[in-house]
Amino acid sequence: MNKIDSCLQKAQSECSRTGLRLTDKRCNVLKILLQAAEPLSAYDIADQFKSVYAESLSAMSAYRMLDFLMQANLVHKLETSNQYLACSHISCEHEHELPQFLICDQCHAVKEIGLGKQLLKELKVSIENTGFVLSSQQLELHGLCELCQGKQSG
Amino acid sequence: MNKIDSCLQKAQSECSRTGLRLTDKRCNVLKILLQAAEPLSAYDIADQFKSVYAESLSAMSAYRMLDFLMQANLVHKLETSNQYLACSHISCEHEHELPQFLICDQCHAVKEIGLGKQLLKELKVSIENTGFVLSSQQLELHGLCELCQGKQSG
DNA sequence: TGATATATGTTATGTTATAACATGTTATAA
DNA sequence: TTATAACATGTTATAACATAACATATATCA
Repeated sequence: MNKIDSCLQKAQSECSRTGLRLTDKRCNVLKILLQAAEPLSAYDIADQFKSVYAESLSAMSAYRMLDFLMQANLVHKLETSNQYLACSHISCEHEHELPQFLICDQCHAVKEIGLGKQLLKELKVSIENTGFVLSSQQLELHGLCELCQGKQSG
Repeated sequence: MNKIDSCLQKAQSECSRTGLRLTDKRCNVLKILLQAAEPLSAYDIADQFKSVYAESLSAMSAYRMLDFLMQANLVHKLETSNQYLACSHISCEHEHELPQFLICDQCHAVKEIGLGKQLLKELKVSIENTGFVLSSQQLELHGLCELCQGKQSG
């Protein structure tokens, strides 16, 4: 089974387990994100949905489906670019940690990474020393990916 | 001299030194941000400008002035909330480092902090090990400030 | 089956941001 | 001094992102 199908299957079983309804439309939205090379906006998703499935989907509905998929931890939103992408750890067995993203400002590729636990812990401690309590430590870091660095210097 | 005036003076002198034109309108936009308790959207700024200075300012102009102020390192944009705030280190003498923000999701207060150099260095190294080069490490971290934690538990 | 909850459709509108072109202002140098 | 170039601001339109409110359809379960 390919990667996308195994993600969809895992998503389906996780949703069943937790009592969430991964309907056909929601599943197709997830599929679009799994197949996408780049993060997509809600309007992009609605457009792709229409062309791929020959079925209408309003942007309003796309937002609702994205909300659902985010609640189910299947999709993340990039707050710095107002775009959405499938979690890259859907088919992993391990517990999901808080996500960190490296976003290439040239080719718009996004890499979901896992910083070391030690580093995240230090970060958290350092912040909590100021009296602040983090609700999320999703980090979005912008720069250039390896490929685009090569292109620039070339 | 109060804090705001000293910031404005410093801003003016820095701009002169670097050949940037801090016009009256730009300066008044900065003043609005310095006086604001919270970060403001571009449209908020245009509205406040009109009511405070009894002079029109279109949102378009507000965006342009914000762009200028950001280039001059006087203002930061919070990408996670599409809002703008004055740099809290305008009147400092030391070199400005890349900013990190703690954003309270309840009262919307924002604290511009400086994480330890060591920690930032580790973060940078950790990221560069993946082949990625950071263009900015402005961090925006959401959670609850000390005050709002108290309110919630109370 | 009927009641309820959930999901989706639909329309309208609010919010954030940029494009394109006109006009005003400042700096420079012929 | 005035032509001109560069920069700043005004103005209108429109694009892009997001939510409100209410209607209809579908699923779940007593």
